[in-house]
Amino acid sequence: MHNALRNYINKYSSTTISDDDFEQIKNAFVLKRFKKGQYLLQEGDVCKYFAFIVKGSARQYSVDTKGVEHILHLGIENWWVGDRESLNMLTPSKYNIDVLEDSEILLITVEDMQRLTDTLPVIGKMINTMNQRNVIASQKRIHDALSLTAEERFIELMKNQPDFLERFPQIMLASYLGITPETFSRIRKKVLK
Amino acid sequence: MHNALRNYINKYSSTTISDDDFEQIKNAFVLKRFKKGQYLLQEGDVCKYFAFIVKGSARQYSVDTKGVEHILHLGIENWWVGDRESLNMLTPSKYNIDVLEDSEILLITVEDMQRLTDTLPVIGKMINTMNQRNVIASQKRIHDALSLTAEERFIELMKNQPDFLERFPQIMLASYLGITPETFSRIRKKVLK
DNA sequence: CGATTCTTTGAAAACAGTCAATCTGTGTGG
DNA sequence: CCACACAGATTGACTGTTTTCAAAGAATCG
Repeated sequence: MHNALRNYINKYSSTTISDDDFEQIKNAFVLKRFKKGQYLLQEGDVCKYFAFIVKGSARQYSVDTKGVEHILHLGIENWWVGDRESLNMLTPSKYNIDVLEDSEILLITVEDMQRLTDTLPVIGKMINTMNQRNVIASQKRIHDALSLTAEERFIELMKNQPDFLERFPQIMLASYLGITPETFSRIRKKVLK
Repeated sequence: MHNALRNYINKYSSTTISDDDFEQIKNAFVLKRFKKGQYLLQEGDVCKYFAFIVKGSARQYSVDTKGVEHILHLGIENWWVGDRESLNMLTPSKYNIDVLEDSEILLITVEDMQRLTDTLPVIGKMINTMNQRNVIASQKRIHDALSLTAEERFIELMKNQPDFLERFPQIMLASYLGITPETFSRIRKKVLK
């Protein structure tokens, strides 16, 4: 059950962790089961945990003054969730994180994560790789959000995350693309001829 | 002249570099003067240098199929520029980088940067801090691009980068916000009452 | 089932883009 | 030093895209 995490660390640190090291890592995490709709983080709270999704999915979103939700991030198996700003700055979060399906999630506190990073080079390496990839992915997401039309963004989503289209309701995908569910429905109809 | 870089490293690594270490760092960089409009990177090329702006400013932008430019990134003194995707993956870049004013820029190759990162812990620390901050800033930029109207994005720009408004032509700022120069002009007029 | 959430569709309105014309300031070459 | 070219800014009229509001149908879940 912690195996997914072990594989992830090996992959992103380009190393093979020893059993001893992994034992240490494993002990820093707590597995928690979440029911669909349950919150990992609520707006105004400081994000306490960095979370690794073993099974299920989650979203990070804000709610604007009109009550409309804006999804910043959709995460599935082997993805991390957590408000990076709140985690690092220890400031109250502007976001909510909740679970879209019944999920199994490994939680680690910021302090334990820091401790692991300081004692185990593999963890530092993993974090750096993750950040690197995150920077690159963000660059593309910013570019697409600012330069592409709603239809073009939908097509990019089909190309880059076809799994999302089957897994998440359109209302979530629309929010993730920054459009309304109605526009999403119309564009979908048009693009699928 | 390399002083800005030294201060930057001290700040972002939360350390004070020794003269010896800095000598090593300094030697890895080359100072180059760029005339307004000169390119650091052209679409299709692999980005060879990570660049620290000592004086002046630069933009990273793509050109779409209709020939319209989309500015992803505006950099001024004490900012780094370079296509992170191309730099790390060694793939041809989808972006151009050019200089908006006569500029003085310190260039370092990816290989030299890697070498410094491996030999000097301060550089590793600096890179990690930069990536961390980049991830947080990107999170906000993505959120704003997807959730805010053109007018709201303009107001955010006024709040967060008032210096940009004085320094860059509106045509650049419009592109940076993902709107046309005409819309920028109208919004500006409206917001400034 | 019955209730809720999600999806689709239509019509009108708001928003931003396009095209075109004019105006401004800047800088360069003659 | 002037004249002209050029890049940028503004404005108007129009077009097109996306949102909003409303209603109804489909799917899902307890």
